[in-house]
Amino acid sequence: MATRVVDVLVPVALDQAYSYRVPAGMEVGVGDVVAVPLGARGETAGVVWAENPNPAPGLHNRLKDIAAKIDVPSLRQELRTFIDWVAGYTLASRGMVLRMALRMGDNLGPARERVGVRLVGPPPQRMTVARQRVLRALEDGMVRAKGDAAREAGVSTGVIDGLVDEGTLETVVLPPEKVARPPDPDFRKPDFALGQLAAADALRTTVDQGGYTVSLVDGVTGSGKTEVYFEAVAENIRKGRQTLILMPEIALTGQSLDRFTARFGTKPAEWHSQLAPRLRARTWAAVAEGDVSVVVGARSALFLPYADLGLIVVDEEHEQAYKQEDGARYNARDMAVVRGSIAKIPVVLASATPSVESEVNARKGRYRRLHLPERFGGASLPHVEAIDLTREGPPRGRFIAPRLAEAVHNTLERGDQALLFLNRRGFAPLTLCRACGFRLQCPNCDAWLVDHRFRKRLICHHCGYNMPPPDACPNCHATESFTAVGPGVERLEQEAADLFPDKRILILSSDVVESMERLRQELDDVADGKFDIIVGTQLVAKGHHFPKLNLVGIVDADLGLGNGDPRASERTFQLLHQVVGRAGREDNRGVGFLQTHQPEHPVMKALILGDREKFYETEIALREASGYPPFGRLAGIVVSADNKHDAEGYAKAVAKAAPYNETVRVLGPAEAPVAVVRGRHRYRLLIKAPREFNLSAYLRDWLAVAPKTRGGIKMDVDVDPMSFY
DNA sequence: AGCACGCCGACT
DNA sequence: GTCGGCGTGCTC
Repeated sequence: MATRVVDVLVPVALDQAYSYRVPAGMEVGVGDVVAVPLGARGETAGVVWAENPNPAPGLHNRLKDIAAKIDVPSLRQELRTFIDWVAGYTLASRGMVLRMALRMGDNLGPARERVGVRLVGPPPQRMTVARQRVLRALEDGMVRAKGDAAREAGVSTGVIDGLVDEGTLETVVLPPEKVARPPDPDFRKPDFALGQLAAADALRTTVDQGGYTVSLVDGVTGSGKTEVYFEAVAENIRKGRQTLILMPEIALTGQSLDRFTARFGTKPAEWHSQLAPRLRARTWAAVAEGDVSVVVGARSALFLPYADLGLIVVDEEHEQAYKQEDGARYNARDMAVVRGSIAKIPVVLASATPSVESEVNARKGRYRRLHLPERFGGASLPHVEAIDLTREGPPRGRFIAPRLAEAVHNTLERGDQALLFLNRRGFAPLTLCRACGFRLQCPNCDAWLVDHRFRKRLICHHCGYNMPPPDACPNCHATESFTAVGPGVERLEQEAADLFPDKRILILSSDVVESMERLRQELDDVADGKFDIIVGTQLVAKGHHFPKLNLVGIVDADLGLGNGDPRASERTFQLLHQVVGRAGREDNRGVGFLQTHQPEHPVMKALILGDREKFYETEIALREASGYPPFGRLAGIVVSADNKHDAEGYAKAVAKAAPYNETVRVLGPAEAPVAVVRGRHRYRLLIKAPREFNLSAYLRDWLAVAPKTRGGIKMDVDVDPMSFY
C-alpha cells in the first residue's frame, strides 16, 4: 500500500506547502497542526494544508515523515481560506501569513498545571511568625493558588513550600485558570435614546439573522457608538458564538475595556503585542477551544483560530494603525471584511469619521449605514473657529496666538480645562547653528534630529538614533550657537507655563510617558480636574473622557497637509475632528480653535462649519477625479540598498520589467520623500490601476519576471499603501 | 524566517 | 596558521 502524503504549510517565508509522508498509524487530516522536520532548524509546527495523492516523482526520495500531531484544535477551513486569501492579496508568502495565525509562542499545548494549597495537617514542628501568618490566612481550609496564599499571608512562596514539606499544607492540582469568564449579555442594559435604539435594533437583527453583511455605525464622539455595537455583541453572545472586537493598539490601554466590563459584567479576553507569552498561549488555545466568548484585540487578533466566529466589530475603523507596515503588509479593517465574507458573518465598522473608502461604500449601498446623529445626552459638537496665522499669528518665536491665549485664559477663569494640541513630539523639530546655518541631522537617515529636552537627547524619529546635545557646532565649532526652529509639545508646554505661570500644566506625549499605569493615572488625574492645561500629541486624541475640558486649541492645524500624500486631507480631518470633539462633551460650552495658514482649506472649512458631509463630498470628488482610492487602486514598491546607485539602478530595472497594460500606470522610480532611512537609500514606484483591476495578480506576474534582488538590495511591495514616505 | 555553507580580514 | 564577519541559497 502506497504511503499517504500530505502538503504541510510551515510558518516560514515560503509560499509553497511542503509534502510530508504520514507515518503508518498516525491519524491526521487537513487543518491539523503537526510537527515536521524542516531543514536545519529541525521540528517546526506547521499545518496540514491539503491531501497530496500524487506527489511530484522527483520528490519521493526527499520526503520526510510528519514527526507528530500536535494536540490543539485543527485550523478550520474558514481560517485556512482566509490565510490563502490574505497571502494572495498582499503578496506576502502564505507561510508568513500562517505564522500570524500560529503566533502562540513556543508554549503550544496544554496549559501548565496550577498548584493550589490547603491547610490539612498539624502545625509544623518549628513555628515562625511567617508560618503563623500562613496558618491564619488558610484557616478556613479553602484551596488557594500557591501565589495567592503567599500574597494573602504576606510571605514568600518559600514559606508555603516549607509548610508543604512539613505536611501542614497539602498541594492540590487546580484546574487551569480561565482566560476570561463568560460575559453576561444582560448584565447592564443601556438606556438608549431614540436614534440609538433604532441602530441597536438593526444590529441585533443583523446578528440574529447571521450571514455576511457590513454595517457602518457612524456617529460623532459621545453619540454612544460603543454602546450601540455592544448590542450586536450581546446578541452574538446569546447565540453562543464568538465575537472579535478589533481596536487600534493604543485604544486597548484606555477606558474601552472598562466599558466592556460595565456592560457585560466581566473583562473580555485581550489580544495584543504586549501579552505575556504564557497568557498569549493560553488565550490562543482558549480561543481555539471556544472557551473564550469575546476577544478585544489589536489587528493581529484577526488571525486567531476562532472555534466559531460569529461577529467582527472594527472600532475606529478609519484608524491608520490598522495598516500593518512591517512584515506582511495588510489593512486589518479590510481583511476583517474579507474574513467576515469567508466566514459568512456580520461585520460592524464603527467611526465618528469614517474612512473615505467606507464612506463611499455606504453611499453606494455596499455597506449599510447606521447613523447616530446626536451626541449622547444632547450635547452638541463644539463651536470651532479659525485663527488665521497669516493675519493674527503669535509673535516671533511663539506659537500660541493672542486670541487663543485669551480664550485659554477665559476658560481657566471659569474653572474649566484647556487642551493645547500639537502632533509633534519633543521640543523642536530642527536645531540649527546661528553662526553657520548648520542643521543637526541624523547620520543614518535623511531627517533632522529632534530636540527632546525632557530626555536631554537629540533623537531621529525614523531610526531611533540619538545623541546628547553637542557643546559646539560640529561644522563651525561655535558654542552657544544652536537655536531651536519650530515647536514640539515640550516647547509648547514651556510657552504655556510662561503665559499661565500659576496654572497646573500636564504634558502628554508618548516619549514622556513612563509606563502605561502612570499614563492611566495621569489621564484619571486630568478627568478629576487636577490639571488646568493639557499639552499633548495624538496620545490625547483617543479614549479618555474629560468632563471639565471645554477648550481645544489646535496649534498647527496644517501639520500633515500638503506632503504629497493622497490621504493627507482625510487624515488631518479625522485627527482634528477627533481632537476638537474632546471639548465640551458634558455641557454645550465647548469651543475649538484652529491655528492655520489656510482657513479656506476644505478640511478647515468643514471643521469650522461643523459640516462633515461637505468634507466627504469634496474629498470624494477629488479622489474620483484623480483615480485615487477607492475609485482606483494603488500599490507601492520601495527598493532600498546601502548605496544610492544600486537602489536607483535596481528600481529602474524593476520598472522596466513591468508588464504592459493600458489601464495600469507605473509612476517612478523616484527617490523616496525620505531618501535615506537607517543608512539605506530608497527609491519608490507607485502603481495606479482601475478599481476593478486585479492588481495583486498583475504584481505577481510582474515580480516573477523582474530581476532577482541580490547584494543587499531589498524590495518591499505594499498593496493599498497608506504611507508614502 | 532561520540556519548552514562559503569565502575574505584580525588574532592566539 | 585559525576565528568569524555576513552574503547567498535552501528548506518536502
